[in-house]
Amino acid sequence: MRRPTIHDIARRAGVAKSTVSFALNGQPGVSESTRRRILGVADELGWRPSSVARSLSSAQAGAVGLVLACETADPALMRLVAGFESVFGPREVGLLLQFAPRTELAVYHSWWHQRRVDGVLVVDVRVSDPRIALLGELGLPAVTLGRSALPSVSLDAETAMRTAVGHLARLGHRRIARIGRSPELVHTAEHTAAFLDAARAMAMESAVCVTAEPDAAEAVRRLLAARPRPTALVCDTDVMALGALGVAAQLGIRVPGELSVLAGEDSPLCLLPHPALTAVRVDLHSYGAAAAETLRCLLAGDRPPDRTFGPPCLVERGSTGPPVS
Amino acid sequence: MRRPTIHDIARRAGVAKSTVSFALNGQPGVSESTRRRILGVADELGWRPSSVARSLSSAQAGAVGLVLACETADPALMRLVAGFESVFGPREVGLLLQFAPRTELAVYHSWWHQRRVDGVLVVDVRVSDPRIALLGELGLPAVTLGRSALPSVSLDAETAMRTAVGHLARLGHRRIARIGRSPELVHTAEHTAAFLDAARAMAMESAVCVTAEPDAAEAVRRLLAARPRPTALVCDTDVMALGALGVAAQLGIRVPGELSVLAGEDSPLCLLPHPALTAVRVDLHSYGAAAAETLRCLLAGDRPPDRTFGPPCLVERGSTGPPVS
DNA sequence: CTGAAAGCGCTTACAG
DNA sequence: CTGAAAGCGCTTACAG
Repeated sequence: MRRPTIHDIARRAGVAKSTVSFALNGQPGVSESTRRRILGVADELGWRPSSVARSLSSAQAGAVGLVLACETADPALMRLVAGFESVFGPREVGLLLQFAPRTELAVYHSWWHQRRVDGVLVVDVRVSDPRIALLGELGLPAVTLGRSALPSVSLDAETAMRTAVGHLARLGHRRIARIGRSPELVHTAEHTAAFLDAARAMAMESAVCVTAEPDAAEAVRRLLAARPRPTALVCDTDVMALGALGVAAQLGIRVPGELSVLAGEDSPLCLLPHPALTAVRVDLHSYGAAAAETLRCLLAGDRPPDRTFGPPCLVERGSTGPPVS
Repeated sequence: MRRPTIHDIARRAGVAKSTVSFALNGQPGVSESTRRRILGVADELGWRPSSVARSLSSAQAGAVGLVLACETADPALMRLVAGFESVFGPREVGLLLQFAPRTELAVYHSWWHQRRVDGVLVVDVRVSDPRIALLGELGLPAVTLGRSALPSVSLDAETAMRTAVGHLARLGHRRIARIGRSPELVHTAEHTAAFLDAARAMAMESAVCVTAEPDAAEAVRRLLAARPRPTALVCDTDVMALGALGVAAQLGIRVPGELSVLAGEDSPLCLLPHPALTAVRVDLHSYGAAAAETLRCLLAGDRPPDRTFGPPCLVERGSTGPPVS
């Protein structure tokens, strides 16, 4: 099959290539009748623009990129990516994915030089993140998921943690803990602060935060070895919550009687265990879509305002309940 | 920052653009000394080829594509994708991802017309799969994960099921069951047949197969309501195994005493529950890499032989044990 | 071994 | 409203 070009259309319609281009792109300066004729021929020939030719002359890649740290086996990412795609896919903007072994900066450089993407989405923003500065220098449009110096969309940590801690307080918990991802992440920093604030506001007796890295199960085990031990555990991700359930089972600690467990995303994983996981729901698909939408604005030339996505809401299931003593 | 082009290099090195192009691409017909001089200038200027310009003249997109069904929230996919990327990323071949709402065919058409990708990887091959025929017609190079009329890399269902059933037989199980994905998938069909073969070979008293769709938990519940009920359950995916554990807990069925559960991929999820999941390990990252490698051959002009990936191996943990009666 | 030229399929000023 | 022409940054025959 040979792919038709605007040259074929022009010849067939008896006009110049430029006229075809104008007509196809909805530019003014073509009479309604010729436009219609051209569109008809294009349709008849099954013409579709060559993305590379268009990119070369318009200096637009027609694609956006996402660089992932190699280790990221996080199932949550898939839903985020699906969210990005729900915005760009229908617009025929390609989504380029690259896993980078501690060389994310090199990928951005490479993409910029190769003119591969028009912009990028940045996940897992760190408190001190060299990617932010580089993207600024390169002038590569970017939107970060999590607050940064670049345009961003972030989660409402305050509401999320107030919701979680409030739920536990109402159930009667007084000693609570939270397990989060790396403390270097902006996400973790914000949620930890919000968790401690909420715990203070609700006069918790104790509220401690630990990191799940490098070993979440070990962290939970340490947490549950404390005396008196916390009666509730707020988990950053659903996978961590699943792991906490496993550790509790291993130690013979009953959920929710002796330990309440709260999950952090509410993916389908929450429904798998028994008891099913209560979660503070963050719709990662929509969150991804919101970020993609922001990048789209940026690429269109607007300076989009920083947005807060949310608010999260509580989905009550079996893994939380009043503490029994 | 302005990006340097071969024109800049040519001027600076005092040669023609074509000479620069030849030198940069390692083509013969350039003296060693000029080549070195040109490479030096290119380096000095920080030149990188424009992927779109190169694509336009070479008629190569420099990218491969993957279309995913919209519903695919399967965490396993992320590792497969990482495997693809481990082959293409280092070669600066982009990986284009698109989620399609029951219109995967349209995406292939669109990509072909737009010359967006040089080839595609196809996952979740169905027994009767219209994508295979379309890709053939378009002449879009493709490799399928799972046997098809196109070049493919597939899993060793026989060994996997012999390993799983053999393990259970050795433990003393006589009534076993298997839960798999949609029966329309080649993967499911092959594994179901292999499971039944292995069960016959090991003289199992009963061996039944059910589908996890649309509701895996419900399917497991039905399976466990049978009298006499199976004493072991072989699960296609880790998520299903996690779900099976949850259902068992809900019904008060002890694992592994009253029910052994085998997982199907051995992702990190297997380590979360207690007891941890015994699994027939399939390294999805390597599987993805093998498929990507095959596509690379295909794009290089070879006709790669169909490959079987594997063999899978057993990773024994706590979720399987002798049946107690 | 090297250079001038055409071409990939579009877009976009610039003249008519 | 329409057309002829240059240009995007490369590759690749084709002459010297």
